Amino acid sequence: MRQSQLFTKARKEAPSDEVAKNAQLLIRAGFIYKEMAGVYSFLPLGLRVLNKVEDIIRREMNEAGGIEMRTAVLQSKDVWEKTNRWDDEVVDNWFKTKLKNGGEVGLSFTNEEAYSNILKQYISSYKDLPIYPYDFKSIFRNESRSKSGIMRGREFYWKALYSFSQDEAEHEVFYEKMKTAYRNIFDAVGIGHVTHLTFASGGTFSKFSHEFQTVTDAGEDSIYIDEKSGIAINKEVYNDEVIADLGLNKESLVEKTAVEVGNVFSLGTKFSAPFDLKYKDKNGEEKLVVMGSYGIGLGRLIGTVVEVLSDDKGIVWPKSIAPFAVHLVELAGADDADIHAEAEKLYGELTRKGIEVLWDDRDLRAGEKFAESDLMGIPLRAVISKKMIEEGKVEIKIRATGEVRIVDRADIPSIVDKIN
RNA sequence: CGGGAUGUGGUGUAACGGUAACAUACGCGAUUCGGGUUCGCGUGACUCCGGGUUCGAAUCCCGGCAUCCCGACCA
Repeated sequence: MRQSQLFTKARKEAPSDEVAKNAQLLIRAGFIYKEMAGVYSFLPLGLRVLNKVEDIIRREMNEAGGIEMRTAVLQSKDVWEKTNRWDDEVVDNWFKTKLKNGGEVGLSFTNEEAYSNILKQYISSYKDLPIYPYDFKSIFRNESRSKSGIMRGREFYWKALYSFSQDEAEHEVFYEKMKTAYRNIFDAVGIGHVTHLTFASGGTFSKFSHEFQTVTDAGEDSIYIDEKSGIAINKEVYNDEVIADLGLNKESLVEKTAVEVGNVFSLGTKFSAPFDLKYKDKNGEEKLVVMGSYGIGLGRLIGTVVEVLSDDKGIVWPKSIAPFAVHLVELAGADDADIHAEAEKLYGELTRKGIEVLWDDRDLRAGEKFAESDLMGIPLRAVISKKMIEEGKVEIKIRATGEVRIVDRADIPSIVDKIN
């Protein structure tokens, strides 16, 4: 894409109402736009990142047996009354509104009810199980206080998968599979090294749930990390008994601030019971379906990547979720037609090889272009200038390391391949 | 939901109760051209909204709204 067509522009200064680093950088670089507290629109650059994160998650969900669908945002009152979660006394973060005919609807703040209600129509036999439907969806929560930029919003986009299994044993197998899938996802988006499998409170049906907690000051949770194994315990369940249970040593646990980027949760029959979600087993006996839930907030995940990987010059994207792989910067004045032509040629070559290139074809000074490029965080910068044309070379710079090299243009694709 | 702070051009800031200023961005011209050049000219703000005090309010008072921070809450 030509940068001259991109309507967003980098800003030197962040809006005064943003304190969180993730929001400051993402707004300055033109990835997101703040609509109101806790609500952000995704601009062209931001959407490209969001789509890539979505693709990574989708790949892992499908690999684990997930099947994608999409539940409705508008939810009717009766469905939620079955689990007693319609009443504002019980759930206070609903966004609710009325239909013309007077009926009440709510904007979904989670998906357990929707899935249980739908699946009741389709599950009747043990032969129908297990199934693992999931969706990507905008979720609405009327938080009394949103904070930390895009880390905790009132409207956010998430992936939620629900597992429907015959029994605990079958559930366990998938639960473990999801942990692996989550591990893969966080590795893929570049925060695996600071993301810890964390034991957290499990609710009614299991002793623990598992969270994936990424260490960053921008987080709101406290966790105790066992540095040897990388396993952590959420402060909410941290006590001597739990430590012993998990075979950990109190002395080797370190307290850190972290953000929950994903969780896996055993629900047991908490939702299948109120919906009477049952199946007939081989003996013709009716049994309640055993459920689990598995969520990842994509905006929070992106914000976390920014918090963890950015430096004093701006964002540093891992290639897997960068809006573009290459930032092609031409240093040409208005009358340097040859430089522009040379850049266009390289743009074509790379694009034809399937490499995503943002081509800065604007007539600006070098310093400004470089500063904006650093701020945007595209993994590889390639510079075409008079000097480079004379040498028949291209200068490249790796955003993450700052490494600069002069290379042959033909070498660029293989260099792009090797970047993380 | 409790507590605190703050609302001024698109953005970031200034202005004792007395003509709303500067930077940046934007437009035009010149200059410059590998790390946010330099200079000139210009456009752009009923100072969040509504009341009040005052000869006079961006400034003081009251109410509302919004934003941020701390706490509570957080399938």
